Amino acid sequence: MKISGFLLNIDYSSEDITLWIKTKTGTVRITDTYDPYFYLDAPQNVIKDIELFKILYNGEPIQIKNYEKIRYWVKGKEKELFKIYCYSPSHIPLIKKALEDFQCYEYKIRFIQRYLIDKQLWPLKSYEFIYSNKIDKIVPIDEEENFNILAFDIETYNPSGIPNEKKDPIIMISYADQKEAKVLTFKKINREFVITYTNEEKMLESFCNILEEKDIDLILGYNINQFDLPYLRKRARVLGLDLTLGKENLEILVKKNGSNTKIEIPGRIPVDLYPVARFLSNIGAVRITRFTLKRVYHELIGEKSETKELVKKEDIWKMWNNERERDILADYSLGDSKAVIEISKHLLPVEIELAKVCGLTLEETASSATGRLVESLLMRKAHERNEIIPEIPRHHEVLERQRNPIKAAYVKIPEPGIYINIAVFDFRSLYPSIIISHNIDPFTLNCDCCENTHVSPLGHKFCKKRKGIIPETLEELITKRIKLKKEMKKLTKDSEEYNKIFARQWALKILANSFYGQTVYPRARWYSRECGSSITSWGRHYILSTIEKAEKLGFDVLYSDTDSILLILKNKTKKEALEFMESINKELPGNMELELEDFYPRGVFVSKRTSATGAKKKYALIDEKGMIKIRGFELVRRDWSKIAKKTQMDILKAILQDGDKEKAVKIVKQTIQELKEGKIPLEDLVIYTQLQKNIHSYAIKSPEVSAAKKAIKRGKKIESGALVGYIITKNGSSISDKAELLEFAEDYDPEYYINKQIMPAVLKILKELGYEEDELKAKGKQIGLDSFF
DNA sequence: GCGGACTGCTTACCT
DNA sequence: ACAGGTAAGCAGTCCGCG
Repeated sequence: MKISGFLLNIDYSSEDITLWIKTKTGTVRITDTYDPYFYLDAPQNVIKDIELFKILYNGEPIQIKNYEKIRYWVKGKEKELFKIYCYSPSHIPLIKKALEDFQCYEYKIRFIQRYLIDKQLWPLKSYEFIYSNKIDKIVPIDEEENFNILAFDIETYNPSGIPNEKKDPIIMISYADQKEAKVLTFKKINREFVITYTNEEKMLESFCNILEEKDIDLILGYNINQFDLPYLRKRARVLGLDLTLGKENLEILVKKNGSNTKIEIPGRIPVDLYPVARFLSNIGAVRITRFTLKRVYHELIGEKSETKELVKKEDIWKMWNNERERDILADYSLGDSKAVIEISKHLLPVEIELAKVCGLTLEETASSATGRLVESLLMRKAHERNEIIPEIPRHHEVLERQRNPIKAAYVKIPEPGIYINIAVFDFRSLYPSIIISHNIDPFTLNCDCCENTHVSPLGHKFCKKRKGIIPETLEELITKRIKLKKEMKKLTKDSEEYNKIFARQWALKILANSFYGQTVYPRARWYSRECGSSITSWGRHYILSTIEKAEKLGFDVLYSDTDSILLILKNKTKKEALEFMESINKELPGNMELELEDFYPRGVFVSKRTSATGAKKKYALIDEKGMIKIRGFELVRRDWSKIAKKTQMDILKAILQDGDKEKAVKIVKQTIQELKEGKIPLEDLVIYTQLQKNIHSYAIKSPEVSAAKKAIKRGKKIESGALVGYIITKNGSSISDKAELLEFAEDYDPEYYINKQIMPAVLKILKELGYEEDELKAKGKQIGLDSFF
């Protein structure tokens, strides 16, 4: 038989591999079998014994199925190895253990990944599959993937705060796709988009049927891996229902491993946009500061979502019991599903392209960090190059690596002050270009084939003859990206084709920037202290020699961080600055390049609070179009109150845009006055801090921990990872004593907000304008610095 | 007994 | 569960001061 389509998802049970292939006419399931194997480095004469040996496991004899001799690359050297085939993946660790006198390789690779790598089968890419009772042939074809997507959201009855599946029903399920949006429920609701069923069971069954009728491929939601899907599963079990969210009436599987939940929906892919938003924000693909669905929607789409602030989570159960409010609850639920569809338009394309470049399924990609993505790509590449895939380090090895961190980038201390005429240059993709230019790879290190090698500033030597897997793969990604960027220029902005290619080049960029991480991440297969430290040492070398040359030419180098250099032009022209850049580029090796980032007419660098030196990683620049670029200041941090951040922003604008320091002082005076008069709403005074640990494992007392503990006593549930928003109230002695969550705060302490929020945020900038702290104090009484204003 | 200096714990930012 | 460099807040402790 023959079908063409793309691999949507793959799962494996006992011995069979199940492939879900999406074709033009629907999703088809094909099963395949496959012999697992590993590599053995052993002398010729042992193999006869191994061929015959049997080990007993639970009384069952286990033996190898077959073997062959192959030539393979092991740590940069070509060797003869045995490829040992087994009957079942579960036999591999047993046989490996019996062979512990010899070196084995690739014995701990997940079966599905092994299968996909060996078949050179890439999820989301199209193939023609020729198959009978197993797959006989896979031929790549040129077709684009496409998905039927649906977003959903559930509401639960919650009279005791957190819903409990044993007694609290799911009261609504909303969904939205490209065509329609509906709410399923089982009480009367006066909205045209609502479908009312006789009971909860019927509602759940109907939801499963809707997925099947619409032939959904991607099930989208927000925090569905942690809440909606597990709750649906648990609730169905309580009701004695099969929750057939999968294709062919197959049930959803919820697996707990450790603190993480793994969800499988046969034939479909659940995509939780919450971890996706966090991931893409972390690596700078989008900028999001807080991760509630509402905030993400607002920050990505730029307008308020349709969901109004009409529903408080803890009131959902009351609204369900009130006929008029139930209508509003339905609006709210529908709004959430629609919002998920909208944010998916921003987040999903990059994830899809990432999956296609790194060779993982979309499901895995959407729940993986960059480490896994690069690892997957390198594993595929290693197989293509007949090169051994390094092992995952064991626990003690990870600890050993962690104990011994690698020296990283250089940061120059800036002289605090307000500057004019600034030029900023940076090295384009510094670490990737160093890796490629110097062929840095664990297995090109200390080769025995070259005399003339790349020698790092630390003295490590890298081969000049055989290209390493890391530089080779990286170079391919970068070449592809350059090609795409050229194509992009020919297309009209925001056209469908343009957006697709834009997402593709972003995916390539994300991946390219993660290769350095693979050499220094203690859990990485391709970890190498020598490589990682060589990359950073070359980085320091290039930036420091650039600084030196700039100074020799008479530029003032104000600041530098890792790959950037900031010059004060003084009496020099822009042209001279560009000539300096050219002269640097002439001497750089390989594909390394220093680029102009921009010219800035004005900028502020501040001093550290604890010393007179300049603060690194904190500055503000204004470009020629009047756009302000801010790094590190309180106003970009979420753990400062809105009032402090807004005041800091306003005075920066007054100084950088208007050049008016009187105005800046006026703004501060005004804000302090309003704080004193109690005019500032509590919402503007909230300080958000994430609790990275469980509340009981803190060694210290701090405002966020103390506020959270008090809230827990009042019955609130706060888990590890929660973002708590607190207010410093008038009630208590220490700051921690005064801290209360926003919902429990009744007043605020103006002294705190003036002296500990506004003053530190603005003073460090105003100091650069001549407003000295000592000078302020000399003015007199010990009322605090605010008395000056 | 009080305030400044300093340390340890912790979070969030920059590249 | 990406690394390392960095700033900075709060709580607690040490130290000097008469």
